[in-house]
Amino acid sequence: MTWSVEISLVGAGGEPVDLKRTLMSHGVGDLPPSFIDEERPALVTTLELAPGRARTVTVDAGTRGTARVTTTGRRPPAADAASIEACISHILRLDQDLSAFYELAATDPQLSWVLTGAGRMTRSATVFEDVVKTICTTNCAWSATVRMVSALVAHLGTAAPDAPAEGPKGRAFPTPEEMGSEGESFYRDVVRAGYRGPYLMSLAESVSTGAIDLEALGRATPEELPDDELEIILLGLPGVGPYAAAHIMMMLGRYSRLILDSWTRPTFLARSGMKRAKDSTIIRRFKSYGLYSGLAFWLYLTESWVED
DNA sequence: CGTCCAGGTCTAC
DNA sequence: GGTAGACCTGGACGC
Repeated sequence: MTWSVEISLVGAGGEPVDLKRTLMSHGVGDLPPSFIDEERPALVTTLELAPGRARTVTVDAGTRGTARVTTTGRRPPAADAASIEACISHILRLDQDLSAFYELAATDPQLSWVLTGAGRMTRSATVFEDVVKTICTTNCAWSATVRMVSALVAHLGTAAPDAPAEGPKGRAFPTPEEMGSEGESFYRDVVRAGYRGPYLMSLAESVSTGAIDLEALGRATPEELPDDELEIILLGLPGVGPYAAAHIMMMLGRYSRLILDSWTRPTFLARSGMKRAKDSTIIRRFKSYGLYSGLAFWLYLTESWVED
């Protein structure tokens, strides 16, 4: 028994949305509790709709330019169905208007390809989840990131009715309260987060007690909270430096910063054919994109992730 | 087996 | 304000 709903794949400015490009917009979209099937393409994720009540949903291509959201098992109550639809729209970032960015990209031969619907970066259900995941990408191989996030979800996440007994599948991302109630040994011995353990603990505690309101950062408009001020707040979070702040800002739809790290720097050189380039040189190349500089940079690097 | 380092950050100069 | 060194982990290397 399944229930499904179709969501129109149109951006807030009426621009097209390429579902495959969106699902494969960046690697963090494929960390538990989300799983990407590139071939189909499809996204499977588990959402906590209310405290203690989770549901696993699949998102794939629907009819006539829509995304189909499907969940198996008992038909969700109306409130849950609405919540599922809202969560997926949020994750796919359908509320964002990218038309201004597309106008800029249209004049750039190396980026004009994005106009068919690329550039929508998926985000997690909450800002907290994006921050935790980003901290787990710092100073380690991708395999370690997967291991740490998987452990958090597997051990703390609320299970959907169809969840396997073990592992990260079928479980929602843990809440700040769930993560905040764990101690040092959990982060050291179970998550094996190393020196990141205290960062994650401290972050979860601050968010669960209300000392920090990360979700408000996600809601704030650029007028209310300019990128410069947002960056300062993010840099104040434990374990968040320049790379992590830029990454989190991309997840928040703030594209003024370039993600400069050990993957993007060499990838830029390979793509541009340059032998070497200082960060300032790379920043200058994308300066004309203004508040969309970071998005332009990211798309320049990831064009080959999806074959047309 | 030791060294290096991966989608860096923090602290101490 | 800029820069060295330390830092958990674990997989990839060189010896």
